[in-house]
Amino acid sequence: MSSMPNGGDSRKMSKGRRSSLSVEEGSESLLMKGPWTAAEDAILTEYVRKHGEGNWNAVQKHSGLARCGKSCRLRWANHLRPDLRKGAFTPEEEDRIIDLHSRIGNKWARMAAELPGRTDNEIKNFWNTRVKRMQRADLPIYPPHIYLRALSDNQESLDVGTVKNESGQHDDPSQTDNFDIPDLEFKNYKIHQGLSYAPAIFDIPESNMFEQPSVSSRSYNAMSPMHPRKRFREADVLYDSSFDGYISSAVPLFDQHDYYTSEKVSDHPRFSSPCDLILDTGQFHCYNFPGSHATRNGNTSSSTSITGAMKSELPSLQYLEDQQGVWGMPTSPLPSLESVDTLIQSPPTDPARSDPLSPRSSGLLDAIIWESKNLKGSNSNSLKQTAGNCISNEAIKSSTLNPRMTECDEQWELDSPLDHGITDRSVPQFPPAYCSRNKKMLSKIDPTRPDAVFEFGWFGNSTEYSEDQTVLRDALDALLRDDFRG
DNA sequence: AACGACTCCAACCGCCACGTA
DNA sequence: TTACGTGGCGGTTGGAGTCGT
Repeated sequence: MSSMPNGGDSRKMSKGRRSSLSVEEGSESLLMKGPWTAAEDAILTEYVRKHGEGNWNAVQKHSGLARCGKSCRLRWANHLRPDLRKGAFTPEEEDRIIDLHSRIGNKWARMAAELPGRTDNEIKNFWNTRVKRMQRADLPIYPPHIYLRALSDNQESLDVGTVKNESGQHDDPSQTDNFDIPDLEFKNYKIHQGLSYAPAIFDIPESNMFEQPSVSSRSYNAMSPMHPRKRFREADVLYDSSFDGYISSAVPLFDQHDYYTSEKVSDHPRFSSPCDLILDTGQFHCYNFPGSHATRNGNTSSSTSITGAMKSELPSLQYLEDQQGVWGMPTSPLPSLESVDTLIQSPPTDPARSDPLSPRSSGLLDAIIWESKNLKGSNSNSLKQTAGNCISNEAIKSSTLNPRMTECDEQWELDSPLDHGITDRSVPQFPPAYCSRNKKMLSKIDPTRPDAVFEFGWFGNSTEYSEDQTVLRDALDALLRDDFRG
């Protein structure tokens, strides 16, 4: 494993978490805590051999092992299971983890199911280590081809989603169990696919929405070492098994494995600051982390504000409760934290803006409209038209998205200096109400996610989306080509 | 050699979903 | 319907090893 060039494996075999065992009062007897001993392992192994997995609380009773059921299960699952693969992750496994994380986020168990012999804990540790390392190096968490893929996926989802919507049928009626999508919502979805947040909507994989189990369930059946009783939480749907296909095609001349090691990345003279590559385009704010001084003064040494963002580590296709509607619809364009700070420091005076965070008052529309204006520098008339269209549409109203533009917001928009021209478009601006209502949410979103650019809602309104996305795609492609072929 | 920063990862914790009485 | 037990999951902690100064 690139993150453990040497020494790591030999070390982990002998040490425990605690230097000494602790004892805790249990309900019936003393329960041990801390590292497991070989004797305990033997007892547990023998117990499972005789009785099988499950009923972990009975282990203590029947075997005399002074461990709680949870601890037994964990020990078995992470260390004693015979089908475990020990040792470092292979480059292929690392690729897989990165790809999976870009798609499903911190679903470690799900990832483990895709990586036979690997445990969620291993994967989690690998990822956390990787994130730390990349943060420290001021590098993006995901390699460029992941961003490109996210871009590509969004475009494909948009196209496919349109076709599917028009058909209005699920491929397989039996697959609607988990995602029973009402026709009404379906229509709303179609109606608004052309709005500025369409990319974010389509960020939800169509396979997730319409043919969710068809691929993933087969995949799990075939590959998953997961215990039969192991269940996935709802909406934890792995929607795409196309990993093998895209990775080699997105950035064909880029050594993806090399990228994953910070050492090698650091050695790459032209990839030392991915942020810089894109920052100047005004389209893609930055790979950099919020709060990093790099975005402010070019000093890449600090990333003191990363923690909050990275803790969220939201999956690209899963959204905070307060930013999603009934479909898990992402409703949150993401401004840079700097811009949020700016706005927070100038809180709106309208009491209505102090609404608590709510899916029904996300203020997304405000942001979308504002953002659209910001991006295109369009005049206020077109914006007001967009706002009017959105607000008047019953479909929007009927969805939980239901963005509300307060009178104050509208006024603010009309009065906004942006109406008089924007000179610094590297810092997205958002309406006060949006920022006020979504302060918490904004602080949680992880802009380092490859498709955060879509959650941002970088693209303008319906007619602008395709054009802007093409521009961004071309720009990214050109930049990457220059950088990694050059 | 001493020290601190960093890395790795086993284990714990709290929350949640599900099954069942 | 409710309460409870169980197991699964993701986040976090902190000990031990490694590395650099």
